[in-house]
Amino acid sequence: MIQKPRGTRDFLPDEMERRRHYEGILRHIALTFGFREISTPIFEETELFVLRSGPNILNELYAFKDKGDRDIALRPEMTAPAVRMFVNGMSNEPKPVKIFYFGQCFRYERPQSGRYREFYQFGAELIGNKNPESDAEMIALAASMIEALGLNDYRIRIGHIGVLRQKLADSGVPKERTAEILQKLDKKSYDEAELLLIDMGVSDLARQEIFDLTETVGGKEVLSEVPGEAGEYLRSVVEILERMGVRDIDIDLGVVRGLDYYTGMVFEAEAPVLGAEKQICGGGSYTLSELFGGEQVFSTGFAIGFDRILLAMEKEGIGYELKGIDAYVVPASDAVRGEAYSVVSMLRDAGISSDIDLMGRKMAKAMKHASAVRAENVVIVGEKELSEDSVTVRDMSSGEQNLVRISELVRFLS
RNA sequence: GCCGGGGUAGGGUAGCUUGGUUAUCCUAGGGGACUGUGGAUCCCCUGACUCGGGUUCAAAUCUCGGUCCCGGCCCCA
Repeated sequence: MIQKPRGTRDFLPDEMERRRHYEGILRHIALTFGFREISTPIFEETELFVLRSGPNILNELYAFKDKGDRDIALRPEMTAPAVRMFVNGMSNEPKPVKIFYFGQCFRYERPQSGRYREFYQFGAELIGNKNPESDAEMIALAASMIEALGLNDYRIRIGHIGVLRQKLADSGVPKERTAEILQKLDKKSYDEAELLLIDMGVSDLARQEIFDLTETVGGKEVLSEVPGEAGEYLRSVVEILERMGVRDIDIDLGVVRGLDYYTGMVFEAEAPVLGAEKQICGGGSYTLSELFGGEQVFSTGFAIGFDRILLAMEKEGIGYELKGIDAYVVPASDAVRGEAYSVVSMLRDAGISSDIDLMGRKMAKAMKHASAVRAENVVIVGEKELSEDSVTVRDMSSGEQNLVRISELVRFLS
């Protein structure tokens, strides 16, 4: 027996139906925000991802040489492909460019709860603008999506990477070593960060101020403690969000994204029910296009971990009711099978999802099967009814039956 | 990559400690009881010991290794 590769999943019809349903909700919300869907290749030149995330990600990429000796990698995320696409073919579109995507990504990691080697991301990018308005728009989109899915317990935290970067620079941390420090702070490894800072000759006072900054957490009121333009900026973001009806946003300057290209506001959402892998959304403002050969363009984007958010919903007990087909056509005897095929064909032509017994079952078994496939109605085609150009329609939830003229059947079932 | 727990029909399970006849039960699937009416009942059928090596007269059971799953660490763009 061949097994599926480690860290991958098959989605059986019931699960797939549920996933499509929620996918549809996310698409719908993005469209209502004026975003348009894109699709990019599942694989890209490996270089694209190395440029974005640094050489270390090679360890976690599905990367290989193709038959033309090209270095290729399965995409581990979709921001870089989206920005590449923007640089290649969308740079003259009206600004801001608002795009979203949904698709699978691949990372060679050890699978665990909420982490797979093939997983699905839903993301959006707003390209070509940098101000609180754009950042608020993206946070509002993310919040609306999570809300629309029905997840109850989640938190959105907003930070600002510029504050820390500025503070580190002012404290004498060399520019090329800020990433190193930020990574430690991101991981909350304060002891290690402290050692590094001491090593760089950062004073006791400055170190304390740095740690105080990362621990600036709370509501809008804590923004008064945030120095410089960043505090003002975040205040604007929060005020716009309030106008957009997005509340319950936490300020947390400890939200640090490890990568260099984030320039200002950063945000994350997490669902506590998930345990170790609880982050369901992450994003911020960035510039990437210049890395891919374009001009520098400011953008804000985020990605939602689709699998994780579905897992969180499941853990919250949010059920999804499976749909069935509209009608199941049952011939009452073999003599009228031909007429039954005509009836099912008529229903299908009219867009009514319908099925018919293909196994030569007797009526009772066919009824049972109709029930098993969650048919809403059974259309019984029998000699008695046909003599009146009619069929019997049985409502499977109520058991109620009606004699319906074949010419009226489509209307009756619509 | 590291630590720990697991793997018995499609799904859920009993058996494993203490090796021994035809591997238990529920459910699902197919057929029948039931010749024009589902979700009830009864009967029949299909279907499993994760893979490989070792110990043994004999392995689902003991043992070693692989593999996959689960929880956590590392990582997390």
